[in-house]
Amino acid sequence: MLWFKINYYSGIPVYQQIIAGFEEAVISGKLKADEPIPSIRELGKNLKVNPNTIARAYRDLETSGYVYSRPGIGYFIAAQNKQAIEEKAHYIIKEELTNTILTAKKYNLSSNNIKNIMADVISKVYGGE
Amino acid sequence: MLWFKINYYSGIPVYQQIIAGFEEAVISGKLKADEPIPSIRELGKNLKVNPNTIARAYRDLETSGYVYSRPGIGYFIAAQNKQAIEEKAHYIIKEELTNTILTAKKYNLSSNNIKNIMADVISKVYGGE
Amino acid sequence: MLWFKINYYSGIPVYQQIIAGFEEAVISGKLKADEPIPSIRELGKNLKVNPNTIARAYRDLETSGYVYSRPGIGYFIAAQNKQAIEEKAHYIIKEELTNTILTAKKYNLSSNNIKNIMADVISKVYGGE
Amino acid sequence: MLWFKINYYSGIPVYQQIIAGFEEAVISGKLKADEPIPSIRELGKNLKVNPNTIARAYRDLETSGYVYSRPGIGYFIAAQNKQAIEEKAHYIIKEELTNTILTAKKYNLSSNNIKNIMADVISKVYGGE
DNA sequence: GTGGTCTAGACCACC
DNA sequence: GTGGTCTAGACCACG
Repeated sequence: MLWFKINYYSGIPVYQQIIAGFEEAVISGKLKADEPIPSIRELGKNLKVNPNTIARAYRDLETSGYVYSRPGIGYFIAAQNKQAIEEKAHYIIKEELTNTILTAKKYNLSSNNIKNIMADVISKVYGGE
Repeated sequence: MLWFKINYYSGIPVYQQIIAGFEEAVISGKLKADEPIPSIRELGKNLKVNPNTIARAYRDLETSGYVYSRPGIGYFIAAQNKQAIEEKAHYIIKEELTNTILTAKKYNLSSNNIKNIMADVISKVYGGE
Repeated sequence: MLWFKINYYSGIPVYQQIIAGFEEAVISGKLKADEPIPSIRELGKNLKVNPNTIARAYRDLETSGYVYSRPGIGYFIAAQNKQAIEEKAHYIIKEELTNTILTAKKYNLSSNNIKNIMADVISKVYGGE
Repeated sequence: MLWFKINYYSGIPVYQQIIAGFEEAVISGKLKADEPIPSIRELGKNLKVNPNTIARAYRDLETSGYVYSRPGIGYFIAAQNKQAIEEKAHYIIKEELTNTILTAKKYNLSSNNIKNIMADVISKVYGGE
């Protein structure tokens, strides 16, 4: 079934959450090139989301090169340049980290304090690997 | 004068930028307890923003406990519980970091890779301090 | 239809009356979790009140956790923690009663006198239940 | 010194708090007929309140018959009808109690529940008398 | 002067 | 259609 969920309370627009779900699946390799993705109506029913919203997400995913459409058939995962993907992942994470560190600084946390939290988090997430 | 500016093109609502400006000033200690802040009309004129917008920002700051109002007199900085702020900050940062690291893992980034990005970001944000 | 009315001459701000109306409905269980409430424009038309005023009431209800919004869809009743509400109610009432009894004592009312007033009031408010 | 304090955070207008302070003192008998009360300027300095605010409070107290003024000399406590005072105290307490019980009912507290809280509060306030 | 409420009407993003 | 932001301008109570 689906590997992502919609959080209706987060304030993040639904179509963006859908986009993020597919981007992540493509970047992580969970979805491979030319693999079909759910039809607009099917996904809409599944996520309890208006089909218009799914359509918009798919359109955006198409223009950013993550999927392609075969009219009358459906949407499929587009082939990805491996290096480009890695760079993209690197970029996204760096952006998110920068934002977090900026908030931390705003809250007067010392860099050492942050490093400690970071080590803690990494060991939990990557623990025993 | 004012220590923050409004970016009218960032897409971030003006009232939120004002809130962020005061939050930071209170947390970092730039503004001290019981210190008066600019009147609604004055700040509105200063930032070229409608007084209603300033009023909303001040109201929100009041409900989150950063300022208090004395009708007919003005708004003032509320006393802060230092320890509570620190704990809250620690918690928020840990939450955000956890989310980022989880996405990083989904993107197949190694923990060493993340650590390098992190060191890079911290040195940029806290550089030369 | 609506279970509360606005008194435009009471001196109590309209948005607070709206808030009180929904708070009561949520706490008493008249409105259940995830149930939609009237749209801002609709309620505004219904109560002959400016949509901005309704919006403010809904926003306040959101920050205090009684409702949540799904932009583009509408506002919905938020799930409530029953026990937390009960404890909060107990605490609030006890506070208010303590204040009143303290003033009564200042006014040299005897405890028996207060008990009589109390019995009178309760029978009026809870009369026949 | 003064038997009441101004709470600047309560949202209750300062002049009303001053009025309440004097009303209470008169009703409880703390201040006797023809006793002088502080001058406007003196009380203003003492409470760190604008003299205009004190003046307004005194004016209101005068029209409601709690004090009288001797121009050029000052304000004095007016003689009170004992029975009228008792009735007034009774009335005020009944009003406050009614409000509290109404809130309690709004919060779905049973009348027995309220009675228990009440007994608790009374025993604490009037305990051992 | 100050804050607080309310109206009227505009524009935008989202569904 | 929905909510969300913002402006302009009015009126009131408080100090």
